[in-house]
Amino acid sequence: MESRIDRIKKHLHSQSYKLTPQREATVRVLLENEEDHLSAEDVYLLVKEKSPEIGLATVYRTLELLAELKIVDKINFGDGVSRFDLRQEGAAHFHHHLVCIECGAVDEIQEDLLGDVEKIVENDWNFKIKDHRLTFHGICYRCQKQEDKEPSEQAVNHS
Amino acid sequence: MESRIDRIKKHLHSQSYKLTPQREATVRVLLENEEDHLSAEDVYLLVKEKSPEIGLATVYRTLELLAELKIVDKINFGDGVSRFDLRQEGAAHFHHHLVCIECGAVDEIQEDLLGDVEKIVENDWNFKIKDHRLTFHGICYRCQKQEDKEPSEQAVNHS
DNA sequence: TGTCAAATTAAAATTATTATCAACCCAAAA
DNA sequence: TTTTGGGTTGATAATAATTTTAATTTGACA
Repeated sequence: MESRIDRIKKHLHSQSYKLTPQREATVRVLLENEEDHLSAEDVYLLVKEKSPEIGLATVYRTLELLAELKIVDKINFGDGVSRFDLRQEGAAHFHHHLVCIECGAVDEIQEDLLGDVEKIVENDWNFKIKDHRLTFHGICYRCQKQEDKEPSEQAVNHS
Repeated sequence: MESRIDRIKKHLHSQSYKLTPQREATVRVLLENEEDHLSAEDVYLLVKEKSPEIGLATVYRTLELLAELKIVDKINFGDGVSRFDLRQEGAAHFHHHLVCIECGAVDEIQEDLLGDVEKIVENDWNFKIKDHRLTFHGICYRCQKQEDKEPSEQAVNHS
């Protein structure tokens, strides 16, 4: 954990940015919530618990900076807010997402499923791929389980 | 062309919505610009040319309605505006996009490249896929051609 | 023709994000 | 030590996209 902070610190220094207390607090929140896909607002509220004097603008600036340095990924699921993910260290590729249209949960897929697809695109469309975003919208395993229990609202009402 | 409008009209009626003149004008703009990925603002300006009395809010509402009925797709490339695409009729799946990071152009891929990937996701993650979004970010063939011409800013200066 | 729900408009409100700017911190120079 | 200057910060204003509101209009049908 500390070592990751250290590496991020070096990464910042290499571009002559500093790891200020505010930036460190922000990074720590991201580290502690690596599973989630936090919005800027979410991050702000969590940082505020530890460092109540921090400003919203600073969180936005920090997230923007971290995204520029490729320390975090800025993602958009079309729900009106940008979300931020710590990059897996050494991950060459963006991970994929499963967005549940029932409950809104967002799960991640780390595997790179697009190797073959990318080859096709680069060859057939003559497009030099730098990054990709793949998101599936559907029903997650949790909601599917629930649907088994209560097959439909109408059927519940049996005496 | 007219037949597509007719089918959309029926589609609306089937959900007891009407194809009002404003809605029709909006759909026509989308039909006439099927290649592009227009933002709500773009659509508004184009509709206004033909029907100057239309309101921006109406265009938003119409696009929202069309998206709900799956007549158009609402996409977000992370540039701060939602974009709207007529659905290819009968297309089971959302098409894919190539976003050029040099010039910003957005090209489409109609082929469904994800058949195999979807099978893997449905089986391994137990996720019932309803839709998907796949976007590649990279350099389009046009910008690659240009890079050949001027290989780099430094190398130009040979005497 | 009169009625009533649906649809429309302009304006106001909301939401997420960015810009502005004075104050601050800290290290290097004088 | 004092000064200087660049980067950073926090409060707040500004902006941009979108949504909601409230009043008005439209149009299908009794």
